Amino acid sequence: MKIDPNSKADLSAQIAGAIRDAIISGALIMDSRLPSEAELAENFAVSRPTVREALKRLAAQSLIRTQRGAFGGAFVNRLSYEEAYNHHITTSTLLLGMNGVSFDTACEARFALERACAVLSAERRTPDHLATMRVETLRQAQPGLSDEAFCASDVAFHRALVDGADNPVLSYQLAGAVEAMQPLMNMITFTARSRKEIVRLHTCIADASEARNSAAVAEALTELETYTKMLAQSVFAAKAQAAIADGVAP
Amino acid sequence: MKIDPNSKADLSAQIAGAIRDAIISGALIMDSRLPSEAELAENFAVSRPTVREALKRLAAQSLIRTQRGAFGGAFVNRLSYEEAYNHHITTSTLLLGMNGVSFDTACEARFALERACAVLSAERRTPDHLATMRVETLRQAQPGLSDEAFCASDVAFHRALVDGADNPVLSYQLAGAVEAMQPLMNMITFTARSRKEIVRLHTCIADASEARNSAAVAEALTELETYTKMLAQSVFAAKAQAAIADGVAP
DNA sequence: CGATTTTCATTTGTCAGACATTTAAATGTC
DNA sequence: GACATTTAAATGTCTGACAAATGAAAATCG
Repeated sequence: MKIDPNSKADLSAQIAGAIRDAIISGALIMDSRLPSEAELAENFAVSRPTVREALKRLAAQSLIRTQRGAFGGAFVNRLSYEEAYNHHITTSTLLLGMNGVSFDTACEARFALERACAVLSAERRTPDHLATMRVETLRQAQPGLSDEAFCASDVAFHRALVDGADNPVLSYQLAGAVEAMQPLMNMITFTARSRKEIVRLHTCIADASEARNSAAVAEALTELETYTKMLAQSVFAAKAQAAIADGVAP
Repeated sequence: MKIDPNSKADLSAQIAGAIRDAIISGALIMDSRLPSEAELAENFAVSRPTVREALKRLAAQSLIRTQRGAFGGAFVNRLSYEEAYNHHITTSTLLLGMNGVSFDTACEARFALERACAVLSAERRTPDHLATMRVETLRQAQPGLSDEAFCASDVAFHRALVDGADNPVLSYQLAGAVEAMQPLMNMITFTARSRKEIVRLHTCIADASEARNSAAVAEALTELETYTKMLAQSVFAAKAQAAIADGVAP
């Protein structure tokens, strides 16, 4: 594990890269302990703070975990699905938020991916997954529900659908697509009428899942996609109208 | 922006979390400059090295970029698709490598997601996308190609298919699924016969895309999935056989 | 002898202060 | 006005130190 003394990049970045490569390539086994900070500093011929900055970079990516005390140190971390979800969601949310991705584009991607799960989910979903979909659909029909709670329940519903495919890799990939849509979805105010239509479509999906009819699930998802896009468009149009009424710079 | 003095977590992790939340929530605008390290240290009542560790954590997630010199500092970074790809691929690769994900599970997820793009890609692909698919298919038919080059060309082919959907969010999501499969795919030795079959299916896909026949694209992808799984199974079986022949512990 | 407590070395977490390096703006010069 | 120089501000890096945690080994006690 060496670093290039001629590189212009920060030493801490170089060191982090060297260790990261060693982990990804498999040279460093899972749960194995890295040398102590003092040893690393000596090996790389840098000071301890520089090594620490490198280790923090790796910790931020959940590549290592650190433990204090004697026989503590930095250990190669087993990346859990949970951690991977969170990284994926954070990255996806930022990507959508910072790159002016249109609602339609994000929506289209999300439902396209979700339809990919429909076939597997209809086939493999357990009674538990179906029950969750039913419960969340009922919750969404409650009149007093806040917009945030409605959105959260919506996520839970679709999460159950995706998890029904019984493929953790698929669930992981979808988590980013579905959860990252949340901030965009939260911009929509759900009227009683639109909620009713969404509940109707969720019921369709649950019914189709119960009948293990994957084509019907996919069809209902497409309908939901169309409806969601339309809803967003009318909400944004109304906001634009209001902005004009208030003057362009309110 | 405050930190909890009672928390057990590292100060640098707390500070990184506080700034991260501010960025995600939108309180810190893109390209805006954070206070200098010295100011942050004073604000959070910690030392500069601690602040630096926090900033390195954020830099590792591409949330900020730093610039040296007068009027330099840490700036809220615009997360590019490129950076997001790389994070996603790294995370996905590690997740697959460290959690004993079976080849079949990863393969299933990958092709399910890819089929999700098939409809859009068949509809929207440009002549360029089609040309790339053709070129890569031809390359794969060359006899002298190494296994690595064959795999790389395979990725390029599927990348063109996915990009044909003309939805950057979809491309981003798929990048993780397709590229993360690379290490698993590299474990397979592609014989002349299996390459021929893959080239045949790729030709099918390109033909179907040329005819804008999305159903045929999806069907060919399913066939390719089945064939890939079978191929992997036979390769793994052969390796297991060889291991037994050499004695269990070689 | 066994169980418990104490000590202790090791390692990370944090701090303070210093110097080197980079960078762009401000200033001076022709 | 164009170009060279100075300068201030910021990050990058180093040194040295102490605090806190932690598990192992040693010491103590029943």
